[in-house]
Amino acid sequence: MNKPDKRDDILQSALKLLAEQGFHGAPMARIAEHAGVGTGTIYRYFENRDVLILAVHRMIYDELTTSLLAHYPKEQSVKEYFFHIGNCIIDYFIKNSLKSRYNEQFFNSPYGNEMRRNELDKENGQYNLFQELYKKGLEHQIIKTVPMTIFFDLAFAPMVWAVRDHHLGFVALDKALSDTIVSACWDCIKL
Amino acid sequence: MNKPDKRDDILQSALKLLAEQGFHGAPMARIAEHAGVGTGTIYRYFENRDVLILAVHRMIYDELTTSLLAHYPKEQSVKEYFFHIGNCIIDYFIKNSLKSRYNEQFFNSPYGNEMRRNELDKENGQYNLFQELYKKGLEHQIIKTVPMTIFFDLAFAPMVWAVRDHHLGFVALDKALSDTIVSACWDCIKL
DNA sequence: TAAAACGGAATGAACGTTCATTCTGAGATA
DNA sequence: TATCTCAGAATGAACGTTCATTCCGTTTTA
Repeated sequence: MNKPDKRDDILQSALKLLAEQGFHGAPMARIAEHAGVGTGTIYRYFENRDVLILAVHRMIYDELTTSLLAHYPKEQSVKEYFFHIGNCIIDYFIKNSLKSRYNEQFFNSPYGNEMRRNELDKENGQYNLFQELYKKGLEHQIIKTVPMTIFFDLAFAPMVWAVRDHHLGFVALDKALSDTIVSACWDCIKL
Repeated sequence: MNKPDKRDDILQSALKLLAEQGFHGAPMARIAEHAGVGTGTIYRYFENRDVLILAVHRMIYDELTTSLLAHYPKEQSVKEYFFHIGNCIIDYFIKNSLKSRYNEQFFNSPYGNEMRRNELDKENGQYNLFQELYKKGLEHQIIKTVPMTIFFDLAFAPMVWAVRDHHLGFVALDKALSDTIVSACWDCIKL
């Protein structure tokens, strides 16, 4: 029995319960129980609740980034990049329902807002696929001239909402419909 | 001092505090204090917390509907209808920051999900501007053939996200940019 | 004056976090 | 090998706080 196992058990349980019950519906005690550890054990791996919540988000972010970079097209048009990213995101969140629900909650909470604010503030130099897409699109005069934030809203908001509707059972998002959505979003941002 | 006044004071205070502090950050006692009434008094007007939260949403919904119906264009093209609705929504939520924040929280909570589910279930016969837009668009073969839910996602998700970004200070949404967004959303849904 | 409205203290349930104690297994000892 | 030692991992009962709701004495209304 080594460290990483338990840490990961806790992370997975937190993901599941927080996604299903909401950030305010899953007490630490229940997360611990589901992970098969004592309540106090959580605090050996995560300083407090906030840190745990951020850690789950970090896990999802890293996984999605990995998924985006696998098969990332090289030396293609901006349009190709966008279609790759769009399809990848929809595919990933359709397949990972819990992570999708978790992300929604995260970005509609003070945690998510603070994170976005920090990212804007510190002009983070870290390589970012999304910012790259925006810059290239503007540079090549392929996309509409709007602030970066608005570009992301136009490009990705419908996808995120559609995935949510899929998981809530309001619509069945198959490959054909996904393609239609990504294509429609392209119509939205292209010049 | 008559009934309606106090009921409305409570409603306004709930709107403000719930929007600013989140659904889990504004205790009944604080709402009461802000409204200038005793804690117990809230329970004379609203059966419990859930009922209060739903009542605030209902107030916003009614107000927005009124705003949409004022100056509603008659006998115009689907495109005109869409631009009217889009501009109206952005305008309303830019001007009513608290109501905008409240609505986001509401629709990203079990309250909002349950409400949408109910609306779909009971095929509600009540006259609905949005459903009308969708039906007319399909009928006249002006918009893309997608399920109604997806239509709304494509048409309105970017607007809602953009307004949120405006209120979070990530972008300044002036008239010109609003027009650009509504126009881009039209590109997204039109055939 | 009887009834309704009101205020805010009281109640009890739920929660995040702590910490004194128990458990475990890898070395040390003989 | 059999036994002992002990660091630190794990535990969960207990604590202090917060909150929705209730209760009841007081004030207003008609």
